[in-house]
Amino acid sequence: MSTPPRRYDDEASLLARAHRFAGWSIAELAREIAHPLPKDPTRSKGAIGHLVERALGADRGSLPGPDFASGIELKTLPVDARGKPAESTFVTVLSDKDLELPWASSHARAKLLHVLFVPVESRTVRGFAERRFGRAFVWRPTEEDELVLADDWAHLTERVLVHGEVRASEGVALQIRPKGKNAEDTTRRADDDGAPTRQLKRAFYLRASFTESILARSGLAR
DNA sequence: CCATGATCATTG
DNA sequence: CAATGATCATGG
Repeated sequence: MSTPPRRYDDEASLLARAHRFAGWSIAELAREIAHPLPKDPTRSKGAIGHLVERALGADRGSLPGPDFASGIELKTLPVDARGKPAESTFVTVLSDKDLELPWASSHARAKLLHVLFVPVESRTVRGFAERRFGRAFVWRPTEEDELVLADDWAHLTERVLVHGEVRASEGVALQIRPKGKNAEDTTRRADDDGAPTRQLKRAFYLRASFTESILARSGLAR
């Protein structure tokens, strides 16, 4: 058995690689690395994420954990014509285990400690292949970010524990929304009386308003 | 089934 | 027109 090659991709190296294609279009980057683009982008929602993963050398596939051995998580960030995030950012699927852990030891926090954001024009700006990349930047949560996230985490997980349900409107930076193939994509769970039941698969997302503040700060920093 | 990558499309 | 709730694709 051979061990898959593991490069140690540090922050500076990843930033340099990502900055190379700032200003490029999806089609240009895809051609550069000979990466096929989907014929129907609407049915290939993760296509840009996969393209950037390959361009930066992420090779962990769909294994759990950060994209790079260095612990850095890669996220594309769709931005509208005004430069503001057009969508929320997926963090991690909600599991029963999450409900027993504080923010500090959560899987979500582990993924958000060191993030490389790669901005890309959203579909509201121009056609799929012509959408251009922005300048990548790194985010590490500040102490204040962590306070907000920890507070949301405590609130949201308690809502799920006590009520079983939680609205997407709850949470300042984090929110819980569906995440699955469709409405039939459920997960096993114990109800209030401890009886087994099924529950729509859900996940944590970062609100666009939160990534907007992150984006604004990164702009001021350079 | 688990996880990864997200955006779509309807609603308010 | 932003936000919520729903959905799509791929790999192990």
